[in-house]
Amino acid sequence: MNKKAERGRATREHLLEVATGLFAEHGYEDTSIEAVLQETAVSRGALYHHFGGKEVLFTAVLESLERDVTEQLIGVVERLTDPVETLRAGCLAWVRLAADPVVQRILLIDAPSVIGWERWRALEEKYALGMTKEALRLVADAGRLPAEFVDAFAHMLLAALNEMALMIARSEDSDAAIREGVAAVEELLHRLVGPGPASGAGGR
Amino acid sequence: MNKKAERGRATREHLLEVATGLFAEHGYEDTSIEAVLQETAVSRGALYHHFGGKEVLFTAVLESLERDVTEQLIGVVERLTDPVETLRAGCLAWVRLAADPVVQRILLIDAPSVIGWERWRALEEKYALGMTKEALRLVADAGRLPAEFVDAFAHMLLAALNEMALMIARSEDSDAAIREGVAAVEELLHRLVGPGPASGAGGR
DNA sequence: TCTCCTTACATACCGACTGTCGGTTCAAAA
DNA sequence: TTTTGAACCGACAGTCGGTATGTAAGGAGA
Repeated sequence: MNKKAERGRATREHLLEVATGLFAEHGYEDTSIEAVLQETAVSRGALYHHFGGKEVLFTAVLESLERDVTEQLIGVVERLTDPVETLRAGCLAWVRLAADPVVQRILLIDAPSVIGWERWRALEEKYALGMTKEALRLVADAGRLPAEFVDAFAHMLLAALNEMALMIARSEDSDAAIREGVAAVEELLHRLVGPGPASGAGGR
Repeated sequence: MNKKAERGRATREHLLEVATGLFAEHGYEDTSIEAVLQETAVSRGALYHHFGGKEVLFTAVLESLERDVTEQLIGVVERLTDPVETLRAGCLAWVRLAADPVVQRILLIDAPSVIGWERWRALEEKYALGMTKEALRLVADAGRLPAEFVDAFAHMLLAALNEMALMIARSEDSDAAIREGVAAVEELLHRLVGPGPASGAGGR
């Protein structure tokens, strides 16, 4: 079982890749399985062999995206030690990653309505939301936030960041938008959890 | 032109009512025009006479919902004078209104993916987002927030409130969830724009 | 009152799409 | 060599959104 298994894996990944592109470009509703079949030159039977249906295919695309993004975020954050600085860096990195139209359309716009808000939330818990909670927990341990607010603040903060990413991506002058967006996020964080590392006045 | 016009208006409103219920219960995708026709006992031709198609019907439902909600919000806020207090009251009222599953599914979850984020944003600008901006503008005039952050903060704040509403509605113990949610929103506002009316220490 | 136009509604039908099902192929295990 | 089962194939059924064409009836003008 190697040649066949390998072939199967390749088909599966090819489907995922193409589907990601189509879902990102046209949205879930306006992307037909037919189009995926045509662009991949894979047969109907093959697709339904690997993925139980359109929604399952979308979910697979979604999870693969989440994994990619999380990997990159970990790379940004892993060497930082100060909780507030970690939070700041993570938030800014996330806003930049979420500016990608693929991430936006699939992960932020379509996902909640396609797989349902609850399942989307459960997925996010494993990725971006989970990281935000961890970061805020450390900030709370540092005395910057009462522990009972960690959960709710993580949700609200992440929602705010997602919204900023959508705003930035939609603006016409993207350079200015990024500058203003980053400034707004930094101001928000400053007001939420105070200035950066205890030492520097740094912040804004 | 009275009997006919009245009959048409009635058909239209009946369609809107039933469609609102079905969209809220099953979501846009899993609500078929067929089902709307069956439940209203209206003919295909009649529906397509009043609404250009499924998406147009959804948009009409959406706009009617937005108007309802905005009307209620105005009622809460109109007699208040202090900017921070107005913001606080408006935010809390919105969170409570947005706890309605109909509002959630149609307005918060499905709308962006069905009519597109841009158009959804433009609609919100006329309603909730517009009100938030106005409130924050006044807060800025009172010296609690630099004017350049009004726009971005309005977006982020509204997104955070929406998320809280979704969280609250999904929790099992809704009494506790509302208490915790409201507390979190109040803490958030306190950190964003400071304590309430200059006079009282009031706040939290 | 008769005619004509417009609005509201009715129905048959089309094309597109999703998902199913009975097959076939072929690498690898037995 | 035989058997097995994963990977794949493609015809088909059923549903759905949307259209085309037709009809009934209220109201305006002669």
